[in-house]
Amino acid sequence: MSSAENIELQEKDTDQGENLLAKLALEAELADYSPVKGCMVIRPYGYSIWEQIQSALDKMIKETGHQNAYFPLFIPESFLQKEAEHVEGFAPECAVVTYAGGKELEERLVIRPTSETIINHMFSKWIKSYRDLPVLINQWANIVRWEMRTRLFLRTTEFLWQEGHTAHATYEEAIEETKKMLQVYKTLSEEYLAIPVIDGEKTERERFAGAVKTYCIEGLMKDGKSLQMGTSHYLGQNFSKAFDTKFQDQNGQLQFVYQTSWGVSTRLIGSVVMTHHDEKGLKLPPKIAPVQIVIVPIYKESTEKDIVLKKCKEVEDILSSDFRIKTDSRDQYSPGWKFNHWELKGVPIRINLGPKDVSSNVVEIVRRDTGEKLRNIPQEGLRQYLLKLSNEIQENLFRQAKEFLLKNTFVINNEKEFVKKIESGGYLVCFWCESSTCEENIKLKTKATVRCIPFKLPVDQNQEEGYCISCNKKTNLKVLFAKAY
RNA sequence: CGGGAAGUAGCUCAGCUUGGUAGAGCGUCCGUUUCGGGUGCGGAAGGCCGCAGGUUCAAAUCCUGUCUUCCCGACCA
Repeated sequence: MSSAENIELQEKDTDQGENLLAKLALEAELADYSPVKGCMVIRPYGYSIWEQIQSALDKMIKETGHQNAYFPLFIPESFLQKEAEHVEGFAPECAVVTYAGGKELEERLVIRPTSETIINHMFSKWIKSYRDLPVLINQWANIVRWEMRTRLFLRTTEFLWQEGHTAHATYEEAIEETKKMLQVYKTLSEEYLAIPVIDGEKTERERFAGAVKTYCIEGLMKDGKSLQMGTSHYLGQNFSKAFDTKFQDQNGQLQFVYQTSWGVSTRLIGSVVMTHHDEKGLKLPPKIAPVQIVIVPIYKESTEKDIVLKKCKEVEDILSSDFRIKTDSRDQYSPGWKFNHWELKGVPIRINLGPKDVSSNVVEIVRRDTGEKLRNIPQEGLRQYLLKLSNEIQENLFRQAKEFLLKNTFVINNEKEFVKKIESGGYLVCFWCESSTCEENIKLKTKATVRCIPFKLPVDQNQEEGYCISCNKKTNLKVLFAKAY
């Protein structure tokens, strides 16, 4: 990290929103490009964010009764072809291994673009009776989708994710599971990532290939585009029929299981960057920040240095059981340089500690979210003070993002207004007649698509009935349009 | 996958039109000075000019291919 780079970032920031995610991710050392198209290396700082997200979500997944397992990377090509819509949806973006062990393979192996097929294959072996149900499984894995156009974190060729796969005896139970896990994702996003989301159902056009229903959470990024942050699919019996995943019910009848699948990916890291940043760099929510507090020692001569560093160590020791904390005692950088460095990296709280503070038993605290300097904070009770402050920062980031979401959500009643408004981004609440043709027409004109049919509208729109934004047909369906990633 | 732009020192870029010993600023290293918002000064190191071919006495420079990145489009979640 150099000053030249950083100044560069700030200059380009103003006029080049489009490129911001890549710039921030590279500058803050979250990731780097690999030699292979569309692939990225997740660097330690970025991976640590992923680990924070993982550990929070993994806990929630287990609390809702699921167990982790691991299924193989390679899937026999024939498996993909068993479910008609699934093949059609995924075939073009599959990477296939045709040659291994020095010869052409008898059966080609697909590198998983998702694991429904292989998991169903195994479920068929394991599920015999209603007593075996439900099966509630999750796996943390990498997957590969050969995308034409890639983008750091948001759409990479290979990415890390979690995919839950469950099998149930009834429709009701499977639907409940689908919705429950979507709710888990909403909680993860809002309480940990500090990103408000709209939860709802996908239209037919946007649905997962092979699903009966797809539910999603959508977040509004700072550039006004919507990002799908998680999906939860009700698969019905599509896969169980294709893979013959059957169980014997209480009455001795053979039935196909009802299934769900749900996932979030390293895309979430992208969503955090695209939601929480300013001209200085990232603003990481404390709950997922790899470093929550950084201490910057300030000193002149070596006698001062000893005293100050000793105090830093003392403060760090007091706080280390409650915070991920780090003292930046590197001698080759000035305090000013370190201030900028850690701001770029998005560390939520910084403690400046110099000789003046040592002598009067105080510290200076700087909030990353507001930039506010809190001077002369007594060392006594610092732990409590920072716990409170940390929560406040977490909440404030969410509040700001929520305000942004609401400020950029508009109720729109006619197409002319729609076309004009969508230019500047944001969500448009509109009536829609549910025809794919109208959805397509809007997309051709504006690039915007139906992000979801929200469970609950983010803004008030009390009109029960209205007219389709595209064809003017009378309808009572209200949806959320936006340009999306 | 189609159209456009780019790839030269760790970073940002100049040099290419008109072929002839590889450049700058920042960073890095050494010394010194400084340290509460990217210190100042002096010195030094650092480059298969993305990769592979071709043309030429000679290629960063011209030609062909290829890889990667960015933008626009198509595709996709």
